[in-house]
Amino acid sequence: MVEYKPQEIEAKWQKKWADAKAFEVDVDPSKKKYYVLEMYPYPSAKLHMGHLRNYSIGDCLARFKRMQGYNVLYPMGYDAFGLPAENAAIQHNADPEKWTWENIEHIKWQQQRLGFSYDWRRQIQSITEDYFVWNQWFFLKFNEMGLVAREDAYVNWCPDCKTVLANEQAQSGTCWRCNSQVTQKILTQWFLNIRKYADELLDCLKDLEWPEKVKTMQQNWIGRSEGTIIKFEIVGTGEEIPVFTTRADTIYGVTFMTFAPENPLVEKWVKGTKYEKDYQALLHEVLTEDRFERMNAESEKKGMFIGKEAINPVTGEKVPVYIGNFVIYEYGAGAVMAVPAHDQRDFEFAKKFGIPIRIVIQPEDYEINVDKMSRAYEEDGKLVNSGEFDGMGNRDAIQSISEMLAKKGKGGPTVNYKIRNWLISRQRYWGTPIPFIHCAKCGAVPVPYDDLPVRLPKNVKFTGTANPLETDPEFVNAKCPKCGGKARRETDTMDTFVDSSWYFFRFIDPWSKDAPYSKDAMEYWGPVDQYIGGIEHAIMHLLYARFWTKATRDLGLHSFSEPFAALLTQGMVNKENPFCEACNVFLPIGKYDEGKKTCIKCGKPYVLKSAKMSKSLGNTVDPQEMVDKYGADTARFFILATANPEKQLEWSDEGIDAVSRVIKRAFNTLMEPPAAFKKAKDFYDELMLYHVNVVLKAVTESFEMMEIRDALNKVANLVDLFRDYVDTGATKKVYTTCLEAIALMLAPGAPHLAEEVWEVALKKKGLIAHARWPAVDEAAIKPEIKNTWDYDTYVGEDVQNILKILQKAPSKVALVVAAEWKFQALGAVIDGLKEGKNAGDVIKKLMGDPAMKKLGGKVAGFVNKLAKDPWGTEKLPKFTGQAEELVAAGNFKLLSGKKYPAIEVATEEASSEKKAEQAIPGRPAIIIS
RNA sequence: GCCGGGAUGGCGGAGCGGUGAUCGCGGCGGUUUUAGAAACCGCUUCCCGCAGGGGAGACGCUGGUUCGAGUCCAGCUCCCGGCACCA
Repeated sequence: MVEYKPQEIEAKWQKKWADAKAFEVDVDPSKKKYYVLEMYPYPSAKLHMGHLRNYSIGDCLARFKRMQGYNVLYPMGYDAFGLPAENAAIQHNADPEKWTWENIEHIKWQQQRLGFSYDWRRQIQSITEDYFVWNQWFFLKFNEMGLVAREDAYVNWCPDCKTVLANEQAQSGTCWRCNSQVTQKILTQWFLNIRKYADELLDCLKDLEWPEKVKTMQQNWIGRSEGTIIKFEIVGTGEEIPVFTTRADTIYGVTFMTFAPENPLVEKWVKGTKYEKDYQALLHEVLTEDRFERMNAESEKKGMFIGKEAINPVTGEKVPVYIGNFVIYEYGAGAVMAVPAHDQRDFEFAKKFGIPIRIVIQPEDYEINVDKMSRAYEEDGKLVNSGEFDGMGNRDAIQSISEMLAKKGKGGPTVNYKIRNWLISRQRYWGTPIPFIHCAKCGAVPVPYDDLPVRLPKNVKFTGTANPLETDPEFVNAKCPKCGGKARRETDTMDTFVDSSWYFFRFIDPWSKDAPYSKDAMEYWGPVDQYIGGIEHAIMHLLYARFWTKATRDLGLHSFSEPFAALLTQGMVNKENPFCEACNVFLPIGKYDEGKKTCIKCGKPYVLKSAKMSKSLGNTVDPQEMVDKYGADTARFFILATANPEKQLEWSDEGIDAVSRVIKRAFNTLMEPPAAFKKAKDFYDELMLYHVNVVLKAVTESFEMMEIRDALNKVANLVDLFRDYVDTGATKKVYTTCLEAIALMLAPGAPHLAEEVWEVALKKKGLIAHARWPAVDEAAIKPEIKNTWDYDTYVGEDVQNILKILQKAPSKVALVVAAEWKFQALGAVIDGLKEGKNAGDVIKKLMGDPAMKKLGGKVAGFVNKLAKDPWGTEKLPKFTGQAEELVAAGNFKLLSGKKYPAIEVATEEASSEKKAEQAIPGRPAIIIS
C-alpha cells in the first residue's frame, strides 16, 4: 500500500508548479479571462483561520475556472501600511518597515506552504515606493479634478500624549497608552469628495452580483433622502442657516432651533456673552461623551439656550436657538429646526427646557391636544395652524411648502445624503505622505509630479507623543514649488483605505512605470470577476473602492465603472470557548480551570459556547499546526467541506481528524489499482459510470454556484462508491475513466493529492492543474440505472427496518414484486390526484376495465391505501411494468447479496404468502424468514 | 441607539411552503486486528410493537397566514458584523 505522506507530496508539487511557472498568466486575447481576488491581507505576524478560509475558497475557484479553460488572473499582495507597525514602533522600538517586511515574508511562506495558485510575479505591497507613488499621483490628479477638499473635522485627541488617537486607541473614552480622558480637537484635514458620486454609487448597485444584504447596507449608508432646504436667519448676526429637513410640512410647528454644540458658528455667537462659560462646559462634556451613547435616542438629552433667536422664514416668527448633544455636526448644516409636537427627540428636549409645543398636524380620526400629549405625534394627518396650508394632507404639503420657499428665495426642494466626504488624512507616520507643501505666500501647493514620490524619512523617533513626521525637521522643511520660498511640508499621511481602493487594478499590470497601470491590460483583465472577503468590509472598503473606480474612469484610465462584478462574503470561523453563565462573560485563558471546568472568578462551572476566534480570548487555532500535522490538502479540504463559504464555520478538533481520514482514504483508494481487472462489462460498470456522471453534473453546478462544501462532499462520497466498485471487480476501461474523472473533480479542493494521482496512478503527462474539466456523459445517466439505485436504497432501508424489529438473524429474504395490474392502478392514482380527483373517482374510472372489475375490492383497497399517502407514493422509483421492476429486484440481489443470505425474487401473482399483497409497484413485499 | 445579518438533535452544519432534519462529528453495539491505529457494518428524540407500523413531542420565544410553516408575515429575546482614524 502506498502511504499518504502529505508533507512530501505537497513539497514536490509546489516545486513542480513553481518550476513550470504553472500559474503565471499574461494577456491572451484568444482566451476568455477570469479574475479571482481575495481581499489582500494586512500582514499580521501569522496567518489565521479567516485567512486560510478566504484563500482556500479563492484558490478552489481559481483552479476550477482554470480547468474550465479560462485565463485566470489570481494574484496576492499585502496591505502593509497601518497602525500596528507604528504601535510596534512605539511599544517595542521596532522599525516599522523592517517589522512589516518580516511579517510579509512569514505570511508569504505560509501561503506558499498551503499551495495557493497565485501568480507570485504580481505580488505588491502598499509600502513600496512603486506602489505608493501612485497614491500620490492619484491624489494630485483628483485635486485637479476638484475632488480634493480641505475642511475642519474633529479628531480624538489625547491631551497628555499630544497626539491624535484612532477610535480603537480611544475606547471607552480613555487613551490606550496613558489612560487620560480623550477629548475632541478640531483640525483642518484632507477630504475626497465621494458625495459627488453618491447618486452613481447608488444607481450602479442594482447591476452588481452582490449579496442583497451588502447592497442594502451600502444604500442605507449613502442615505439619499429627498427633502427641503429652509433658510433660517439668525437675528443680529446677518447669518442665514440652510437647514435640511424631510418634514417641511411641519414648518409652522417650529418652536426652536437646535445646533450641534461643536458647530463653530455657535462658539462665535456666544463669545463674550454670559452664555460663553456654560457653553464651554457643555461643549467639553459633549466632546468627551461616548460616540455611541450620544447617538442613543434613549439617552439623556443635553443642551442649553445660547442667547440667539432665529427667524422662521414662513411665519416671520422669532424662535430661540439652543444647542443639543443629539444634533450631528456632520449631517445637513449641523443644525435642525425643532418641531416638538411631531418629533420625539424635539418633544423630549422641549419638555426638559419648557419650550412651547405647537400642533400642526391632526390625525384624521381623533384629535390630539398639547396639554395631554405624552409623546410626539409622528404619523400623517391634516395640517392645522399652518396658514394657507390648513386642511391639506401633510404629505402633499411638503411639496407645496418647498415650492413656496423657493419662490421666496428662502430655500426649496433638495436632495441630501447621509454619506460624508471621505476624510483621508491621518496624523501618523506609517502611511503614504500627502504630496503638498504649505507656503505662507502661496498657500497649499501640490508637489510637482516630477518630484514624486514623497518618501517617508528613516530613523525618526517614535515617542508616542506627536506625529514623528512633524518632529523631523528634514522632512518638514521644504521649498515652495511655486515661489521657491521657505515652506512646510504636509505631515499628514493617507488613510490605508486609499491603498486598498485600487490595488486590484495594480495587480493587472504591476510592472507599469509611467502610469498606475496600462489601459490595454485593464481592458483585458478588468474588472474583478469574483471578489472574496469578509462581511466586515461590506460598507467602507467596498464603497471607497467603487468610488475610486469611478473617479479613475473619469480620469480616462479605463472604461468600466465597477471594480467587483461578483462579491462573496465568507462567514466567520468560530470555536467553542468556556463561558460563565453566572458572570455572563466568555472566559479568556487563565480565567478558567480546565480540569475542574469552573470559572476562576466565581468558582461555578462554565459551559462551552461558540465565540469568534480571537487573540483576546485565546481560542485561536494556528493553521500552521494543521498543515504541519495533516498537510495542506487536509487543512484546505476541512475548511471548505465543513460549511459553504457564506456560512459561519465552527472549528472542531474532531472535524479535522475526520477530514484527515477522508483524505487518506481517498488517497489509498485512488492510488491503489486492483490486483486484476475483469474482462467484460456488467451492471456494476454501468452503475459506476452512472454515479460518476451524476456526481460530475452536480459537482459542476455546485462549484458554479460557489457551494463548495456541497461539491467536495459529493466527490468524497463518490470516492467511497468507487472503492465499492473496485472491490466488486472493475474493467480496466471503466476504472480508468472513473479514476480520471474523480482526480479531476478533486483537483480544485485537494490539488496536491490530485496531481499525485494524475501522475502516479494515471501516468499522465502534464499537470492536472492545466487539465480540462471533464464533460458530463449524459448517455451514462440512464433512467433504468437510477431506478435500480433508488430501488436498492429504499428496499434496503425497508429490510433494515424489519430486521431491527425482528431482532434475529434472517435465513432468507424474499422480495415479492407487485402484480401487473397494480402498475396500471398506480398510474391511474397518480394521474387522478394530479387532476384533483379523489380516490372514489379513480376507482370508478378503473372499474370501467373488465379485467379490473374482476379483481373488485382488491383494486379499491389498493387505491385507497395509495391515496392516503400520495407524497410517499410519488417518491417511489417509477417502473412502467412488472418486468422492469423484476430487473431492478434482480440487481438488488446483486448489490446487496453480500449483506443478506439467500435473496429470492418472486411475483405477487406467483406467491402464496399473505404478505405478498402488501406489494406496491416500486416497493415490493418483503418476507424474511 | 441606528443599519445589516443570524438562532435547526449531545456537537458542526443541510434543508425550492410538502409531512421528524442531507452529510459529518461524538456516543453505543458489532466485524477485522497480536495490540493500537485505520477500515468496514449497524444503532443514535421519547414510549409501544417478533413485519416495514402506531402514539407523543420538536427547528430561539409569542402570535398570524396556509390543507400544510424550520421555510412566509408581525412582535419579542439573545448573538454577530458595521457605524466613518483597526484593517
